[in-house]
Amino acid sequence: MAEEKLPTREENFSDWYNQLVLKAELADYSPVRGCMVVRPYGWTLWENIQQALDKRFKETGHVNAAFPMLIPMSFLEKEKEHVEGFSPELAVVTIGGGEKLEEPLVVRPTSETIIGYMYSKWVKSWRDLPILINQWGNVMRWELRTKLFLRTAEFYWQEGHTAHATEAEAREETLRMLDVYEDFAVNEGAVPVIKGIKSETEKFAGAVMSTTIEAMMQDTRALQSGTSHYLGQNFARAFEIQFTNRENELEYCYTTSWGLSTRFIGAIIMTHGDDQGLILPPRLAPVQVVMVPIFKSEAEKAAVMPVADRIFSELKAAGVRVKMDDREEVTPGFKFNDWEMRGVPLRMEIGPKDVEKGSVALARRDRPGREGKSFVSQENLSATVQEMLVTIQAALLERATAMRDSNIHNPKDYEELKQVVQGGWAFSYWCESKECEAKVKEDTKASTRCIPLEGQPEKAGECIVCGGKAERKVIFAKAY
RNA sequence: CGGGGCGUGGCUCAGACCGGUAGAGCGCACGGUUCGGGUCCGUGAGGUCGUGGGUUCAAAUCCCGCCGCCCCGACCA
Repeated sequence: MAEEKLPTREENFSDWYNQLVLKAELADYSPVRGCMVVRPYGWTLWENIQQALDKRFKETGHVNAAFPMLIPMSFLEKEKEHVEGFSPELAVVTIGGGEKLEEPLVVRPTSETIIGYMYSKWVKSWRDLPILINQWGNVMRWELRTKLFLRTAEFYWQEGHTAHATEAEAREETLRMLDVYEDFAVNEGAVPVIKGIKSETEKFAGAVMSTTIEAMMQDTRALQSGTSHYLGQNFARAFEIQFTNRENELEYCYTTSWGLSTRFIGAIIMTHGDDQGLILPPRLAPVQVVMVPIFKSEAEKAAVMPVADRIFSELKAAGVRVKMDDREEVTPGFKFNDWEMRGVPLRMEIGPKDVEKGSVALARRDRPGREGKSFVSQENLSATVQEMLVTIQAALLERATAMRDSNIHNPKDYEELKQVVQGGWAFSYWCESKECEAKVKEDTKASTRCIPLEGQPEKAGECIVCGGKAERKVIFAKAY
């Protein structure tokens, strides 16, 4: 049960986040350092995320499968950049059944290698392509500094892995899935994102090109919320994924991979939450409407409950995820705070006065206090509620978008950039050299987040760091 | 792995400097009261004081070792 207040976001954003996750009962710390226990409320949220994404994956022609969690160490070593990128954070199994293993097995940090190995067995002809497989699962990366949902040693995600006959098709797939992520983030999570390309230093280990959706949290730090990689022939060569083309020539495939993890829950929390607690977008919320019946006496209870039960059934039949909080050992006021902590988008109060007047009280979570409270008729209540959920969803997106847009700046020189990234994002010309990128990082702790795919100016400019020629603009920001 | 801090009922902490055998608030259980914004009262359960050693008649308290956790710096969805 939620008790006591959170620190405000202003006071300590990080502490606000940590306590919110615990008090909203999304997750808890596990006995193993860096791992987390996802509690039922958090997992239901994840299930809703899964459904929304999975539907989109199926619509774009993908199918699900499951690959093993243990991968021979030698597989990781087949792709040079891949192993260099991941070796510091691998968990390795060296004993099985009490015997030392001949070859150590790594707990998958991601599955390009094992899937690449399997694809090499399955692909023979151009007729076998493309392969469009997704996997829902967990992976492990031995993180040094962890934070619930944002960075944990074990996390849950989906990873899509596709193989194609041509570079063009694989590149198209990479961007198609990035679009899917954007659509999901914006329309389901009400999380506005910027699609873009990662710099060489920020890209996935083993990729030719990494793309990302970047979201701005309320403290203005950036959160990489989903990634889609074009892997070229790197993994195809490492695992000999070859096919015979129409001209009877042997060719390597072009592969992609793309993933979105439980980190997205962190994005939702830090995009929408307020000082009262979590605010969930209606489309993903485990509970969309919580009903709080109000009565003093047995007589009032007898008058209120049948009406409340009837409304509950109506909403449920209409497909609304509704919860009746009929606990009698806590006061309504306590319940209000409790469900606000958990982020339920809409609260319905129903008491003796409402029964008398044929009304109910609705309180919007996104507008605290009197401002968000309204009294509506019990007539057509399902429709009223559904409309309000749509309104709340839209309002959350609008508010988050406005917040983000007002914190993206176009600094005129390097001095201003240094200022700007302390509390916002800088959208600036960059020559794409590692040196300039590193200088910004050293001076400000801000990194390049992505080169946006949209909103680029038509003509080239001068790098904000060195003044050299810059074809495109990049976002510099502090990141999670 | 470097710098700092902390380990005492489920949680937050007091007790330690000055050794004498453990307390508060919250939570939990039970009873009553209250209920349209975190009701109030009563009763009760619950602790090898992180761990191992040392000093002492006596250690939560003093000394030494170890373990664990948190925060700040180098890597990351």
